Amino acid sequence: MRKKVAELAGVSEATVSRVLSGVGSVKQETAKRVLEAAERLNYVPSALAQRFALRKSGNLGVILPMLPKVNLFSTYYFSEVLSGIGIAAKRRGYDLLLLFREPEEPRDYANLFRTQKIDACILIGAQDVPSEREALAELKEGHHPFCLVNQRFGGEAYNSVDADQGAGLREAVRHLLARGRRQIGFLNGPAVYSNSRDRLDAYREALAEAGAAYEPERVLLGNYSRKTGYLQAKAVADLVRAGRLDAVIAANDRMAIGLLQGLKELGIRVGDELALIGCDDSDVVRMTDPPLSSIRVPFFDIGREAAERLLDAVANPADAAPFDVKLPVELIERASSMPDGTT
Amino acid sequence: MRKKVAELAGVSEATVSRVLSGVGSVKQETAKRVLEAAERLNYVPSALAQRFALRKSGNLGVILPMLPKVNLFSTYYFSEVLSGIGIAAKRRGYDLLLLFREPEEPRDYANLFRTQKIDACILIGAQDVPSEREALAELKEGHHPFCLVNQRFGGEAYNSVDADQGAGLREAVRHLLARGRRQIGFLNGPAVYSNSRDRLDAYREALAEAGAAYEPERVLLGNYSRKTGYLQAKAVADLVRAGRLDAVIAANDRMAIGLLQGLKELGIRVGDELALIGCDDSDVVRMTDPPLSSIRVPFFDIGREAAERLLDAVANPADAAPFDVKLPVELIERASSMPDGTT
DNA sequence: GTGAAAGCGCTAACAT
DNA sequence: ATGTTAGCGCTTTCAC
Repeated sequence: MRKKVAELAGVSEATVSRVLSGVGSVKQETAKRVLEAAERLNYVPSALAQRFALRKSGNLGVILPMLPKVNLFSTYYFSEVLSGIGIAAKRRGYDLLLLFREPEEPRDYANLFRTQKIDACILIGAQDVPSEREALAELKEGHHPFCLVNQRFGGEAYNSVDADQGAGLREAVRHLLARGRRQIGFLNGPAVYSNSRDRLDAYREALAEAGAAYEPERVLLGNYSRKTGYLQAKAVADLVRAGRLDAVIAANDRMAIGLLQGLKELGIRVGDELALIGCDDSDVVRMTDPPLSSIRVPFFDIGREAAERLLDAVANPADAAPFDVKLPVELIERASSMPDGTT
Repeated sequence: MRKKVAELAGVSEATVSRVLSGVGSVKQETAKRVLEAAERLNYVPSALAQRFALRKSGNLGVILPMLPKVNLFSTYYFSEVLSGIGIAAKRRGYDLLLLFREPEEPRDYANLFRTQKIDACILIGAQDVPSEREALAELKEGHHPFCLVNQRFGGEAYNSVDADQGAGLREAVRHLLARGRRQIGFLNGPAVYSNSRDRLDAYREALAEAGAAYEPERVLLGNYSRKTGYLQAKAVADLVRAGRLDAVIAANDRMAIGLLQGLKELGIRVGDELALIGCDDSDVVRMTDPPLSSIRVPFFDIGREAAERLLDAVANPADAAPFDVKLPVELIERASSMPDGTT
């Protein structure tokens, strides 16, 4: 095929290669002939062969847990991050290889590099557990470029792009205080996610800063699912009725919505008796009643930033310093946290 | 690397290859030595080189429109279908190559095969427009295996996996009639999606079958976005107040939710004055007030089925008959369509 | 059952 | 500026 193009254009195969890959110098006129010949024979070079010859897969891997039953992600989170990564990868000529990891599957990330399936990878939904730490350490040791999204590992300087969850939580607390709330609770997620820990720390700091009381009983625990939010409604309602709680910040929107539904059934008026704020500002918060205040996280940008930085590092390993980006978040105020909050 | 494994095992490179790829016959004992050697040297074959030699990319392409601003998909739809495809591909040893198509980008699907980036592909969100038809015709002509998801093209026997939207709509109409509703409207999406046309046909059939009146003014049009549902609230409210409408079926949940919000603002009590049913049964329908009745579509299964059938066809081109699968849907009844519907 | 060698379709020196 | 040639790391005949 390529040979026929070369013949038709009256040049060698090497020249065909040069023209089509834009590497090396060729006379304008020769290039034109080659292009025409390729056009006529409907020829395009095999990316597979190119990549093999170059010893680069041309793929950016995205590793993420199999979705069914994974509560950490709203589908919103997932779609946004992935789109951001997709855009950035595309602009840089990389293809996106999607790698689902099933729950019991070993985290053999380094193998993806050894088999040359990917040139770099982004990890979504990594957890701070020993097997994950080992897998990441192996990547690091093998000098395989990777980047974490929305997760970091204490003590390890891994590339990561995250939202500034702490700042968001502090802002939420300040907002509630400004609105006259004094007894602010926090519904958090599991500590295997660094976000959970960051938010808890910020929650305590913000309370301390304002001279407000920190009370352990006001910190509730869920697993980021709607259901666990729903299940905490009873405890929250009791505290509210006892006059010991007038606001709750939930660590994600799903739990906030579950809590909202549970409270509604228990007759607690959210937005009035109790102010409620979620995190993520996913697409569902506009659909609840009352609309849910939430901390907007730029998921699309997080994905884009992670891919851009990572691929830049791959393109230019020389001046590739490790990065640890925190993108700003923004509190979006809606009726669920306003004193005049109504339907 | 491979050479060192061969040396260590005391065999030729060809034998190493045979052992690791499981092709050809090797003595048990030899195989064991090779495996140990590979293990010791931490060697795994390059998938890139293998695929190059085999002239197969090992990738299943998934083509989908860039998400931002695409209303057709809820993120729910997207995540579910993709997960289903991912599971099936993985089981068959294929990797998933995600290919975002930007709005103005030419639909040059065939090139993905020519460049050997993919061995087969699944198209999500295809539209019935000329450029799409051309691109698909080119795939067909080149004998490139592909499968459509949730879309079909009249007159073309392309592989496709879809939900039985017509059956779902008929069931919804019957449900409403059984609940005493007599004046049923339909909020549809654009006709470039075959689903829209299928549903409209089924809507008319079901009405005719029941001897109920079909009135054009009761068919409203949106673009599958929440916003267009919201914008139709005024027209719907007017019809309801005029006693000319007591139920609406929306072609997806997003529009249903927009409509629900709009109606609420206009003081129409959904579930009572007006019964409302959406389509997709996405994760948000449990979060609205009242909860939204919806037609459940097995998106995960659709993705899985598409990938399985397609990859089976690739594995066995001999007996690969074109397929056109319709998966059953199920009406999930909630308060928005029940006579006693309340919060 | 195993080894030797050709070839997959490119890229990249090196030579001219 | 262009042609020649040697790989890239596998698979796969074809001998033995």
